[in-house]
Formats: sequence, C-alpha cells, structure tokens
Amino acid sequence: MELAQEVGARLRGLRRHRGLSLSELARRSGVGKGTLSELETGRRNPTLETLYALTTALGAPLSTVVGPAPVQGAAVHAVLTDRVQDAAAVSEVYRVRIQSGAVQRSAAHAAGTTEHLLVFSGTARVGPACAPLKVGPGGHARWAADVPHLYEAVGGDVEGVLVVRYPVA
Amino acid sequence: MELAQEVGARLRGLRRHRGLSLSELARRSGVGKGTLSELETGRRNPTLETLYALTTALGAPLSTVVGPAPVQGAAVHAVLTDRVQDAAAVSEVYRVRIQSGAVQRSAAHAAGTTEHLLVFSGTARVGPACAPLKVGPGGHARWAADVPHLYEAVGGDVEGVLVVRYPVA
DNA sequence: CACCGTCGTTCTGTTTACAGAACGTTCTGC
DNA sequence: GCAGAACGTTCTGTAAACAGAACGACGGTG
Repeated sequence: MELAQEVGARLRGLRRHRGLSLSELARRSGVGKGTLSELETGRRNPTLETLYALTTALGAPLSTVVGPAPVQGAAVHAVLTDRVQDAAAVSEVYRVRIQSGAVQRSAAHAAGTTEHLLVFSGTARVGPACAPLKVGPGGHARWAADVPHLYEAVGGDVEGVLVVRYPVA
Repeated sequence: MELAQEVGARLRGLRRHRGLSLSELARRSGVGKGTLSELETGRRNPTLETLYALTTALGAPLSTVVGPAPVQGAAVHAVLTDRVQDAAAVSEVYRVRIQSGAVQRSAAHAAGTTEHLLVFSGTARVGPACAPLKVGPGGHARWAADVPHLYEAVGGDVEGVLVVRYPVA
C-alpha cells in the first residue's frame, strides 16, 4: 500500500536523522524491532498506538509522519500545515524555508490571489517581480499574487509562514 | 487507551457534524459498521489505513483526528498547527476562530513577545487593550503582546491565523 | 397494534499487526 | 583469522483489528 510506504520512509528518515539504530529506537519506544523494520519498508499498516509510540520516542509530533508531504522548489521548501475555506476564498498556510543562493520565481496565480509572508528568521526579498519587498525577522509582507512573483533569501536562509489566499472558483 | 478515545470522539464529532449516520459513513468509506462503532467509542486502536479511509470519506485531512487538541477561551477557539524554534524565538502558529459577542482578554506575555493575526473572514478588533487595531478579510495586524491585550469579533465571527512569537528563555 | 426501515451495538470467523526469537551480515578488536 | 557485538531482516505464535452478520431499540406508516 502506498500510504504505508510513504509513512515508513518518513519514519526511517526521522530515525536516521537522529542517528538512532533500529534496535535503539525499538528499545526506547517499546515497539518490536521486527515490527519497526517492516514498518519502515512499508510492508505493514501501522496502528495509531504504534505510530504514537514511535513519534513520541523520536520527539516529533504525529503530524510529521501523517501530515502532507513537503514541496521543494528552486529555493523554497514548503509544508502545507493548514487549509481553510470560507465563503470568499481558500487559504493555505505553509511553513516555508527559503534557501539563500537562489531565486524562486512563480507565475501569476488566479486573479484576486494574495499572499502573506511572516518571517521568523533571516531576511527575505519577496513579492511582485517588478517591485519586491524586503522583510526581516518578525516582519510581515503582503502582495497580490496574480502577477509573476518571486521568493529570495538575502544573506542567510529564511524561516517563516506563507499564507496563500485565493478566491473560490 | 486514552488516545484511542480522543480520536474516536473526534471521528464521531466529524461524522455527526456532517449529518451522516454510522451506516452511511461505513458504506462510503468501506469500513465495517461494527468497526466504526467500536472506533468511535474508543474501544479499538485504529490502523493508519482505516483512519485514512475514514477521514477521506469525511473530507477532512488526517491531522483533524490526530492533530493537537483545540483550546477554547471566552471568545477564541485556537488549534496549534505548527511550532517553530529558531535561535531568537519560538513561533507558534494557530488556526483561530473568534466568536462574536464576547471579548477575550489576555494578560501580558514575556517581554519581547509579538503576535500577528491574518484574517480570512470577518472583522476583528485585536491588540493592546489600550489601543486595539481593526482588521478585515485579507488583512493583517501585528502588535506587542508583552502588555495586556484582547481579541474580539466585530459583527460576525472571525476566521484567521494567529502567530505568537516569543523570545527563547 | 403489527409491519418495516434505520439506527448503533455486539457477536463470529478471518486476517494481520504485534513482541520476541532466530538468522545472516558487516564491523570491530585481540 | 576468529570471537564478539551490533546491525537490519525474516520467522513464529499470540493478540487484536477487521468485514459482515445478527441483534435489540426506536420511529414512522397503514
């Protein structure tokens, strides 16, 4: 099953990233070593309890393994954390990291689309390609995204939240 | 087990909210009716596959049932969707709904704490108790949260995203 | 009142996720 | 080279999650 493989791969990624062996994680989480092996290779369909035990032992929220997959562009790495629909618009909330050393350009979105960026760290140059805005830590930018726009980190990488708000079709 | 009960209650809430009967959801999701009954009462520890089938049939993301629990105040209903820590600060991202007809007051947070509100729908009156700001749909407000502050919906309810950013201790 | 549909729960047999053991492999150090 | 340890995979028996059937409890209709 496809979902199990996706989740398994993420679990393996998390474990490796922490430098834990399979046996060590099994010991810490109380999940059997064999179980863990088959989970990571996507050959099992894990139980909620098992997933919870593993993510807790890994110090990660459950959403890390069951949440949406990150999208990676030229410079922007984004994870959809929320999506809200009201009468007028659909709003998507992304956790973003803009990597320095590259500029990511985006084509115009549907008419009426706006974007917001809240910057946590670093300084970003974002917005309409013709008139980008500069935003530092703790800052906020808002621009119309129905024209070509760009994302760029000035100096070091940028961490923040991007909200894309587009009218309902 | 506690987690299973929590998830079960959320599933039942989602189903009821959509006006679906247990049998109907079972039919649409392909999950057995008995299975569903025991899941909702927290007597079973669901499989990832089962949870996915159910949330898909309910038209909700998986995170709705496994994500963090919402916090409810006098007027503000908030769900923590993300939490980011960098060298300077911790940033928490909340999906919020401010209900009209009440004012929620918050005491001063740690020095240097700032808050941002992005409004999706409705009009909000938020910020320092001494000088609140008015924000409409698509708008943004930012204020220092190290003084007493408030949240209020003007007219109808407000939907949006709240970001709380406080310095690392 | 009896009939029938729908509701949610409980029962029944099958499938499978689980813990732990056994296994082959790859590094160490003596 | 051969112990010993650690790694990840595969095997084995048990517990439990699953689909579907059977069940009792309501609520409407003739």
